[in-house]
Amino acid sequence: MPRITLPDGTVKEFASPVTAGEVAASIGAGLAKAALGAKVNGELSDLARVIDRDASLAIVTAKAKGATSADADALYLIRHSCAHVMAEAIQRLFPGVQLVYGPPLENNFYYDMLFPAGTSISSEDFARIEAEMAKIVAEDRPFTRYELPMSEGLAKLKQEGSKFKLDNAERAIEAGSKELSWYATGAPGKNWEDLCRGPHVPSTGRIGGFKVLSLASSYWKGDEKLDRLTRVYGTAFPTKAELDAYLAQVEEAKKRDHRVIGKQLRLFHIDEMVGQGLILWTPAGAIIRQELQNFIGEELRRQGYSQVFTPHIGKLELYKTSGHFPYYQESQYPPLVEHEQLAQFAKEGCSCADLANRMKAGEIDGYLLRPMNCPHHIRIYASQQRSYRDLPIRLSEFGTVYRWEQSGEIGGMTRVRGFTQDDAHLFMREDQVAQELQGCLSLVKLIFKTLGMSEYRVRVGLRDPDSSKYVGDPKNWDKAEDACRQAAMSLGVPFSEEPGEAAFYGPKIDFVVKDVIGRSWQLGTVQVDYNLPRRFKLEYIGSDNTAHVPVMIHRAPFGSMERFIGCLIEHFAGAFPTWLAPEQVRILTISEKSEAYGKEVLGMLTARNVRAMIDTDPERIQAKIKAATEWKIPYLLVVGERDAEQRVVSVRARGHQENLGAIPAADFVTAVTEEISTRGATSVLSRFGKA
RNA sequence: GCCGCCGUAGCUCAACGGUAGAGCUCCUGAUUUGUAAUCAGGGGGUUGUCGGUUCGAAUCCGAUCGGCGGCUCCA
Repeated sequence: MPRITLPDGTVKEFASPVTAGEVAASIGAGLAKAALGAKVNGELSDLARVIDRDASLAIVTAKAKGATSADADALYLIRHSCAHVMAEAIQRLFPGVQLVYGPPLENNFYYDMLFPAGTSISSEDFARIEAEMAKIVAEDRPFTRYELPMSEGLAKLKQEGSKFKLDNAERAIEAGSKELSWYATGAPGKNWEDLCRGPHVPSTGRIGGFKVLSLASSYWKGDEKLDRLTRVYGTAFPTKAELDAYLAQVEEAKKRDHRVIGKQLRLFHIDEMVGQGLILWTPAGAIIRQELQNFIGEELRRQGYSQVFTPHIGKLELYKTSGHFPYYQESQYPPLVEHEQLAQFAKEGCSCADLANRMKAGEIDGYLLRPMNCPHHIRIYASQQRSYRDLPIRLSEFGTVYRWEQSGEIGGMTRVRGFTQDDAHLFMREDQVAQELQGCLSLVKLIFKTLGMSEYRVRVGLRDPDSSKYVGDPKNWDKAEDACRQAAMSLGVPFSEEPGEAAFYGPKIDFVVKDVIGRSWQLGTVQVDYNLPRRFKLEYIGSDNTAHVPVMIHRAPFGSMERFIGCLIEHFAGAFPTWLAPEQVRILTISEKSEAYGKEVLGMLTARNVRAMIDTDPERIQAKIKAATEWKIPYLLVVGERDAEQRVVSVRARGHQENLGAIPAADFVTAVTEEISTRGATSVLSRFGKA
């Protein structure tokens, strides 16, 4: 006789097996009505699930008691169910469509399907699909689960002839299932049904708000040699109001997109004529980048780094030694072949195919656009004899690298073909690794803290033992991986270990943030490397007067300036803190009569290196404020005759509807200069009691 | 690289087989103004590019370049 333990600890005893729904009803009619599913012993399941032995049970409702946002389990059930409804609607409208796979995701769901040859779907069909879905929801048909033994189930699928569903079933068998389950939207045999593990909401009517969002393509099992599928995305919520709120939030997020803001604020430009994925830093964006570089540069000097400059290309031989050329050729621009050798090849009657093969095999004398900076820094290390007393040696450079990213992947500033890493390579004794790792992590933490970016996660990239794309001795890999694991743990932030995510020369600690449309981007990275020093035969003379191989750390706390600033634009929605803002202060004159005074104030600001401009257009002050607001300038100083007489400025701070009032011009200059030099630790606003 | 969608003035968009248009920006003039758009006038486009269909193409078709969303990839 099942004893059911509820989340609050109370225990209910039943005389015979009960469904989760019946338990809900025994607690209260309201709960039974609100119930969407259940968690039985922590496992999400249907309300109709029969519980025949002692279990813990939690009823899933749209919103947990006291919660402000929809319950994650409820959203899962609703979206999974809505995927079925959408699939049924599409199959009604497009006969012959085969279903493949339709899972719920964090914010939405999709269904992969195969459209019969000659038919296709476009976003213009969404309204029709939604109308059909609305009918199904209005019918409020129950989701009815039924199960078949394995052999019977497989026979049914074979007879129906869907190789995709058959494959899903076979994978379920591999995963240990003993039976196959279907969910009919209504009565089995009469209504639409789908092979599905479940669980689902009790009936279609429980899907409150839904929308078909977009189309994409995918491949079966992600393999482009297999069937090309159409992926239809949608989303669903317990209520229409929540759906609308979500859609509004998505619209808001789109306005923060760095590609949109980058254009509005003229932060960067990508030019067709220059090339895909090649960023042109326009003056405003260049200021932000330079300020960030200055910021990290100051910290590097404090931490004992030495700055170097190295060229963007190097001999092919260099990259053969490092392993970049053989291991990551696909991601590089092809080598630059020397003039004389090209002429010689031509003389020999070398065909284009021959040339391509020789380039691929590296049988040429030429140069490579560098995919990474480390080989250059390594050669600086190797340029003189090193003593254990010199170590660690920390060589830093804002080094620009070039990678042949696939054309379909390039976009905005976050995925580009040429980018500048805030790179450094640390050469050290093995006993110094842990401490140097800490130093690197503290840099990353400082950056995130200064910029107020708290939403990041840490990923420890380990090697995939089955892959051949790594260089070096497994023992060294073990040591390096352990050092990374220890360092990541000491951060006190949740982190994940991810096999197969290592660089080809060593494991790494990555810092990952999300962009406005929810995509994850790796920013800062710290990588331990026992391999490249061996490949380059690096050494230092130890206290025992014999040669030893140093250990290297590669690290780039921003990752790349391009990607970091792309994410930063979205983080601030273009409203940069004063120290980063391209234009920090704008002076707005009321009329020509206050122009001379305005220019005097401008002089005071520029004398202190504040990036200030003056707007002397013969416009109304309202118009000047409007214009300046659109540029997201931190401070606007309105100066009229009254201000000139009293030598004050009327301050308007970004984000404050009301003007803050007047303060002596000299005081403003002092306050803003301090705000800038402390990178926001102090603020002009405090002068007005607003901070 | 693959699939789908999309390229109209500097920007945001309209026109969807029949003379390319609006707002903002920009330029000129008037206005001298106190906290989110003063008024008037003007300039600006071989509709990404190349080819095709048509009496006629921004509009239909093909190719190409570029953008977007996915897939795959990501040292």
